[in-house]
Amino acid sequence: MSIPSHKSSAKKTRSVHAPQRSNGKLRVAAILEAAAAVIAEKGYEAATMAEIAARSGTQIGSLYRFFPNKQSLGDTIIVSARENLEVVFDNFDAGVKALSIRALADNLPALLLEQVFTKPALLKLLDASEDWSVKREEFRIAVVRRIAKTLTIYRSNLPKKSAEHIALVVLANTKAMVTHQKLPDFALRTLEEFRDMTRLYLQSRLGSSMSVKKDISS
Amino acid sequence: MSIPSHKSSAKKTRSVHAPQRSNGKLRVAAILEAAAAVIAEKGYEAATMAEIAARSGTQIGSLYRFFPNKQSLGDTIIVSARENLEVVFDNFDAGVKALSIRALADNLPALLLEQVFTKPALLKLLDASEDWSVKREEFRIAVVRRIAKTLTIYRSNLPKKSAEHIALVVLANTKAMVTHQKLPDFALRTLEEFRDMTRLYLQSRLGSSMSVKKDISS
Amino acid sequence: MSIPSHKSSAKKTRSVHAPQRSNGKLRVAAILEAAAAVIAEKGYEAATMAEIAARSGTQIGSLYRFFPNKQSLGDTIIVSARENLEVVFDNFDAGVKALSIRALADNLPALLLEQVFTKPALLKLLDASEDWSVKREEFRIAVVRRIAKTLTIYRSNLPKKSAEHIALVVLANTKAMVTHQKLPDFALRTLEEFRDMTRLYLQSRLGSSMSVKKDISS
Amino acid sequence: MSIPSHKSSAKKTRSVHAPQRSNGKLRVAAILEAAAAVIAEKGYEAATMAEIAARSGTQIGSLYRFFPNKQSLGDTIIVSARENLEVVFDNFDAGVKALSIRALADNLPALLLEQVFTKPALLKLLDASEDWSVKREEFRIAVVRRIAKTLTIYRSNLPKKSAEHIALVVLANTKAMVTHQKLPDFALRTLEEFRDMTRLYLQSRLGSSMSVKKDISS
DNA sequence: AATGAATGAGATTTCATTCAT
DNA sequence: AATGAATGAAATCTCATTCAT
Repeated sequence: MSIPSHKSSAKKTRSVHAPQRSNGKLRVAAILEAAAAVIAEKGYEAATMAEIAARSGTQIGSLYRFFPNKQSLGDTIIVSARENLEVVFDNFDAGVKALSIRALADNLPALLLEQVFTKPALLKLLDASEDWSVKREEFRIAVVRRIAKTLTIYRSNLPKKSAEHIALVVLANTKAMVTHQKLPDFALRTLEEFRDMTRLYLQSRLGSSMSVKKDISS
Repeated sequence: MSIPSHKSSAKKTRSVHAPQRSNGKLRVAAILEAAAAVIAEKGYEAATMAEIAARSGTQIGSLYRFFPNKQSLGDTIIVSARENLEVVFDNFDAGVKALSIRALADNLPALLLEQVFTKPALLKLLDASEDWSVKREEFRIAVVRRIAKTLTIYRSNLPKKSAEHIALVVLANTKAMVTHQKLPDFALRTLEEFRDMTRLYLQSRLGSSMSVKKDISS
Repeated sequence: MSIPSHKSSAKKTRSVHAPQRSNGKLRVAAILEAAAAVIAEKGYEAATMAEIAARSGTQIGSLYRFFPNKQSLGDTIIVSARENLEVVFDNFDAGVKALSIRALADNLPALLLEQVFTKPALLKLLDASEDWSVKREEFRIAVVRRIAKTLTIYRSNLPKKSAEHIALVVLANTKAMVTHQKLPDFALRTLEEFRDMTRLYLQSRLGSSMSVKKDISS
Repeated sequence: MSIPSHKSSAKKTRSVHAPQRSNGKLRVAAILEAAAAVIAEKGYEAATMAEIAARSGTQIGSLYRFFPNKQSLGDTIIVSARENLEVVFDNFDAGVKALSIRALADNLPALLLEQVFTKPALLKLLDASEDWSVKREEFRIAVVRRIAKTLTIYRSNLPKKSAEHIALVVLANTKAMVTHQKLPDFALRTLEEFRDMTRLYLQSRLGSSMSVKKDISS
């Protein structure tokens, strides 16, 4: 019959479930993971709080204790990606000076691809509706600034504005890679094209005329 | 009960509206314009049929006469962009052989930017969730193929696969330009960076070693 | 595309259509036929005025000239069935006295089946929602009275009340036949069962004990 | 826009309602009762979810918690009638062999009338349009089979096909009784007529020539 | 008189959020 | 604190009916 029978005997069956950890950290993590999964699948608007609660094994009421509304879930996903960004780049900066331009061109997108844009939900969120423009912008600016900072470490004489423009382009190329990676007819060569283009671009922007030639011919 | 009694207030509210455009074409155009605007602002999911109707000065019932459901609005925007694509490119192809690589690199994105990705709604739609994957993919493939065709006209010995990969990259660069053009802190130099990168890329892909040097130094 | 193109050039294309007979009789007949068809298919509530108009080759505006609202269509179908009823039974009455009870039991339902409950729409209407109770009742009473009248002609000493009760039963049996005739697993034997039952019943109600035996043993 | 602001008036309206029946069973029962009432009054199509909700003292959202769509309400009414059918007939079968044909003819319709076709809504549903044909057919077949089973218990040598045909007729007679019971000018004699007809019919189908005579003359 | 585009009330259904228990 | 049933605003879509042309 179409009447779910999970109502009358709710209290009895509750104890069957996994004991609810009241450990906030774990619970929040589980919720965020579920939210990311659902948003990745259906997009932010179509993701429902009920499904996120269910997938994370949380009751809807508890979900709202940790996240006062739907928007805050999205916010948190974006913010935590931003925090992660700092850690990841700080680490990368340590060895960046030793890299050839070519290696930089290869490793910078790889870093973003593998350590920052891990969750497809992040991209969905960043392309979501207008209400998000603020958070989205903040995130975009943060990423651009952080890439720019790394570039300035790499070339200490690089003007700040230039660094940011270059960073913007690197970010765009990385996003293109992420997007195409998920497409049905995705071919490895697609990634290579973007990688090569990034090499060419960074060599023209960061290289002396000599180093450019060397790098290309190698 | 089956005979609605909404006659009494009909006369009053009717006359409030602007004089009816009896021409269906105009009406459809107004609706599409409003739809594009609302979708651009809020995204496809958050755009409501009621608001689209209101903004186009159309009653909700009339809106549904022209577009039987919400999807059909999005479809029409995408399809008409695709139809436009063919016209615009056929025109472009006529003079393409005479262009330098550099000019090609400049004009191809400019063409897409100014004649195909006119409506921001189009981008929103192409990034929309789930159910749109089919229409979105169709459109993406159509654009890639069309660019590839032009590239093949430009370089008749270019392998089909290569043409498509290059087209993909050109499309990605153009999208990046479109996106950044709408950002609040947009600077012209952003466009220039992408344009330059596209030049470098196309020269490396389409140019002989000699022509590359000439083009760059010019 | 999803935009019907029958708007701008409406006037030109109009003349292509069959010349609109302004002959009221024919037009009304066409409308009623279409209405009966649509109602039979989808039921009264689900039948739309637009479809009835389309199927009868009438414009919706003209439809409303002849029938001021949806209900009036249903009314007319019922009323015309009632008018037809009189004609058909007057005819039948002429020869009814000559019939054996058995023949009467066979012919009375047959008459209703073949000449009155011709249109499935009539049954749909008679079972439709509460608002119809008045018209439905009127029709039911009219049929019962008319059958009763015939029975009184057949047996002039039959009390009026008895005649009506018998008529009611005959009508019910006929309805059962009509209903089962349309069922997917319909078998001829189903009709025979109801026919036999009607014979038994009428013999018990109209026959002397002698005639009953004769009829049964024959 | 995605955060509805319907909080302000919530408190006021909530307290108007009767104390919440926390027991789901009661709530579902109330809904089904209201649904049956509304459907009985207006028919399935014309019954609105809003009215069913209002009459059962349920909010529209809660109604949809229990019944995910309108059809499921109708389904449940039909299915529960079918479940009830089995119980009622199993009980009846226990003593059926001891009955005279006459008693069987009286008790079988009475059983259906009093224990199965309790809700007028059931009949409305069974006469509803189109999409219901499946559920309706399932129910009709279930009832016919169940009556046939009882008849086979009563007369073990009765061929299966015959049992089903007889069952069909008994069902039709019962339906006629149910229908007429609700009519404004209903008279007890109407029921008697159908009961007598059913007696005659069953005697002719189940009785040996001897037993028939005995039963009739008694 | 005829046309058919326009109207808009109202139906079904969803889901973020609240709050009694 | 935790639970999850309850809430009701709001979205999509339909269709009987009207009325300008």
